[in-house]
Amino acid sequence: MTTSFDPMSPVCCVSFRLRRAARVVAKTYDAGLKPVGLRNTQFTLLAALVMNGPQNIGQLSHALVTDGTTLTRNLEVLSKRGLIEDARYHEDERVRIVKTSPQGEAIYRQALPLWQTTQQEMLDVFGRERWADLADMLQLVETS
Amino acid sequence: MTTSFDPMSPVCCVSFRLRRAARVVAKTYDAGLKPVGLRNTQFTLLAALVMNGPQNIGQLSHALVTDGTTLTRNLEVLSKRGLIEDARYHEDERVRIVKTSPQGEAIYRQALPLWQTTQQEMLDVFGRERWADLADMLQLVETS
DNA sequence: GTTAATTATCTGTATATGCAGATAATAGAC
DNA sequence: GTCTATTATCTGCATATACAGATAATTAAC
Repeated sequence: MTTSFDPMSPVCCVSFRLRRAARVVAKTYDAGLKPVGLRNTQFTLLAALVMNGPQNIGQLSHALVTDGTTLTRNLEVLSKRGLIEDARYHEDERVRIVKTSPQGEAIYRQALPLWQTTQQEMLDVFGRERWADLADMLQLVETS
Repeated sequence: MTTSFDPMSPVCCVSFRLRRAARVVAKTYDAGLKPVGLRNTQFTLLAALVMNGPQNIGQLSHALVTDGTTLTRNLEVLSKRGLIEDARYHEDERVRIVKTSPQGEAIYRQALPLWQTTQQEMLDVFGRERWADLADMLQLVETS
């Protein structure tokens, strides 16, 4: 039996396939980050703050393409663990600026090589060339 | 400034990119399915039951590559809405078999054209050829 | 300068997701 | 036949996700 590719079958739903791949791959990264107790989502958020400096919710939301309300709660998780903190300033009282704490930066330094190992392995197996192609297509599909 | 593609930067985390794309695309499908009040995840689950018939959690888990505990709760949502029901049988008392209810099939029939419209549009914009390629790569990355 | 429109964030609510560990039922070892 | 190992599912817990609507602060309109 040859299972032909029928793009109009729900099995080929673009959303389903993307979510499924994301689920599977996320577990690999979560496993790699386990020693520092970070999930891939948390690592991403921390990395965004470390690499781009203190930011407000809107900037993070734009950078990570994540709903602001989601960020409020995801940041709360990191905040409770003391990895980030507020950096208030007094130009616009509505704006909340968050930044990594010293502990947050320390954890990030520990997490980075763990993440690198997983990313490296992933790219080695999957292929760097292919990843460049896949990344391009993911970018494209986001705008379709 | 040319932003060169650095695959070892956290911005290029395979997990992050997949989740981001999945988030964005999911919203498109959710919008398309809004008239019947189904989310893309729920549509996928319902479709799996309609197309493959009554199944137990383990079979669904394998087919959708989703943790069994996740399915228990996702099925609960559909069950509360009366779209699926249990189809107990008495060979192995541990096994729970679920199937679509008449209402579930009715909703599915209403949802299918809505999903098809979104899928069609997605493929038209993104390109059918490219989707075949992307689907292949997503499959591959799941096994990397 | 007060009122209205806009903007940034948060809260309430609901779903999606999976790990650890519990429970119950079946199969295997002897 | 009993005891043990395995298997299928569920519960407790925690996080990820976003829509609708609330709140508070700023800006625009007049």
